[in-house]
Amino acid sequence: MTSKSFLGELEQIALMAVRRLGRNAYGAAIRDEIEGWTGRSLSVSAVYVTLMRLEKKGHVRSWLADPTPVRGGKAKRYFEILPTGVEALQRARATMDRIWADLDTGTEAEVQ
Amino acid sequence: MTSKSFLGELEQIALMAVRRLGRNAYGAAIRDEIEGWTGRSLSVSAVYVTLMRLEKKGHVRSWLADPTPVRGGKAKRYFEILPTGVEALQRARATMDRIWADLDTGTEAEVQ
DNA sequence: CTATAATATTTACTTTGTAAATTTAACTGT
DNA sequence: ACAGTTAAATTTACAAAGTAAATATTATAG
Repeated sequence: MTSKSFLGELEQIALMAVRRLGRNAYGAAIRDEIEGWTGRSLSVSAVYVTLMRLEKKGHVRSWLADPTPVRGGKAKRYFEILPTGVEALQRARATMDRIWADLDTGTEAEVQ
Repeated sequence: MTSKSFLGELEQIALMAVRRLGRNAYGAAIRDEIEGWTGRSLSVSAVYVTLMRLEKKGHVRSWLADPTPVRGGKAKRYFEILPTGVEALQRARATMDRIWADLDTGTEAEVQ
């Protein structure tokens, strides 16, 4: 599609994790959140690439914080979901809800 | 991936359409169902490729019916969702429901 | 029998998902 | 002080999923 407004699966879940984590949304935390939610194991880089792509599309923004004085205290990159991202998420949810509602009424074969 | 049990987005929706359409699930009908549900326009071939891949994974089966005596009455290929497909669908739904429920309780920032 | 319709199928390409390898910046222990 | 260890980001390369265009097949309609 020339201009797609739908989210991929990981895109959607990553967006949800960023939203859920609020001011604590950085790579490893996001990864852990997703693993906890879905049971699927995931590398941090997968999260990164996904989020960077989402940033290009305007669904999130990110910034580099200062290095922290703890072991391995490299600067963390934090992510924040933007209004467009929230909307995309809500659209996806609404669509799925509608479909499931439709499905719950039974198959067409049963209906006719 | 070595062994993925998650469904892509279109895979999921196509599976739902097959289920919804019951004994009437063939290419064009599935495409129309998806377009109606999501508002996204889609070529039939996209549906096909997706469903064929799903068939390889054991989520659906398909068969070619007899040609019908109507204009353009080429043999239709019908699809049917298999138990594995139903399960995958239910897993996907359950996961999303859990995540949404979690999100609805507020962000971590708000919580703490 | 040529045009038109409805469908399936193949092919090729784009976007999304994913891990492995690499780099950076701090602490810890000696 | 400096070698090792830890936590993180970033790059790179490739696999899987999404998608349309082109092609083929089978039938009716003029």
